[in-house]
Amino acid sequence: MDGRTHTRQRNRAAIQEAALRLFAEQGYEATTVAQIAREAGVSHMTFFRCFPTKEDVVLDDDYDPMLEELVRARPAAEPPVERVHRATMAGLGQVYEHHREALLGRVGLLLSIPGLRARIGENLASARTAFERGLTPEGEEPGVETRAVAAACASALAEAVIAWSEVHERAELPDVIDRVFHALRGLPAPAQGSRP
Amino acid sequence: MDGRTHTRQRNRAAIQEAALRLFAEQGYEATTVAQIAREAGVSHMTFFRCFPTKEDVVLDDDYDPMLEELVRARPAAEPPVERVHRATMAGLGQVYEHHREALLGRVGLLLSIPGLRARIGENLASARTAFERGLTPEGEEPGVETRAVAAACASALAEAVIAWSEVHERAELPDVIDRVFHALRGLPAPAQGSRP
DNA sequence: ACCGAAAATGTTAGTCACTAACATAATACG
DNA sequence: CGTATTATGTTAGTGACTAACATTTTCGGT
Repeated sequence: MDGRTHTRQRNRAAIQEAALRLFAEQGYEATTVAQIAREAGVSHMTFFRCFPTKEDVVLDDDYDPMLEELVRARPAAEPPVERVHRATMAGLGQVYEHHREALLGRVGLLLSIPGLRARIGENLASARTAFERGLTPEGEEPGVETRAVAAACASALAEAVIAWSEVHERAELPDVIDRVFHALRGLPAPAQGSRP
Repeated sequence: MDGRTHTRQRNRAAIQEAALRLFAEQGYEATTVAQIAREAGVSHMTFFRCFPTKEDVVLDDDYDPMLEELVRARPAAEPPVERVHRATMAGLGQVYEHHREALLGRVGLLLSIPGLRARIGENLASARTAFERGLTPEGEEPGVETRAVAAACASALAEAVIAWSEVHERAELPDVIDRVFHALRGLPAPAQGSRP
């Protein structure tokens, strides 16, 4: 293991931990980068070397690499939105049970900060890219249609997550996502809780 | 006519004109808000009272109010994506001939500025809202499905506009939009130049 | 046409995210 | 163990954006 990148990872983690704690304690706007850096025991320059902007401390996840493969695994004969729909449902089952609370917390923080709320779509740019690559045969460039479908599905997914976070006591995320994709595809809504 | 709001409109226009000219001359980052305000003959405070952020000088259009009505005019029995698709095609025909060059210039500026490129989706938040309202029966609140479809269509539309701006010598925007929406709906691609 | 009220604009001074330049400390590698 | 490399700190700056208050402009009523 490289000692340099190791220390860098430690700094990253320390900064993110301090930042999220301070955001929770006193709010996002009221927390300055300098304060985060001080709490994390680094200078504010190190902060910016780890996170290009203050917002990026929150916008940071990556379940995404998996999505690309799941989309690609669907038969190419399916309509693209259906491929993304089924791939998303499949991938979600694998992580939802274990990460439900963490996901809820992160989304809640995002929604509570106007400046970040606007960037949720951008956050899903990674999902967008995953969909795009999964829909594109290997070795080819994605066409306009593929890019548009990927972007549209990522937006729809983001909307589903937002909606779920607002009603997470009455609905489960997989159900919401299922309903959203059904609507996108012009299909009737599925029965509630009809998933296995 | 109210003289106060009238002057305000004049300021807005003067600021936007000066800003776009300076951006074209010396680039976006190299142009300061103070400079724009000076050129427009106002103080920088007036700038911020007209445009909440520097980016909003560029992110500002408003063909959008029309879209809502066009969507609402489509029969509610149609699948929502189709309603948005046909409404967009109808609305575009009304303005594309006259505003083609202006649109191209604006989009080109957006794409040339990384900070703005990330906010294109957000710019289409206005289109999103228009779609959402048009899809929602009057007096009701939009459901998750409606919000997601509206967001997805706005993203797809943005992607179409971006793609068109990159190949505007070989393709017309209405054709690109048509292809994108066909792909979203899982339909085969329409014939090129098949519109009237 | 004039006057007080209300709203828009200007002035000033400040905060804070973010960057560039250079100094210094930590680490790898011969 | 010494030297090149890389991470980190320090300092000083820019520029977007805001708050508080002074000033001018515009409006409705007389």
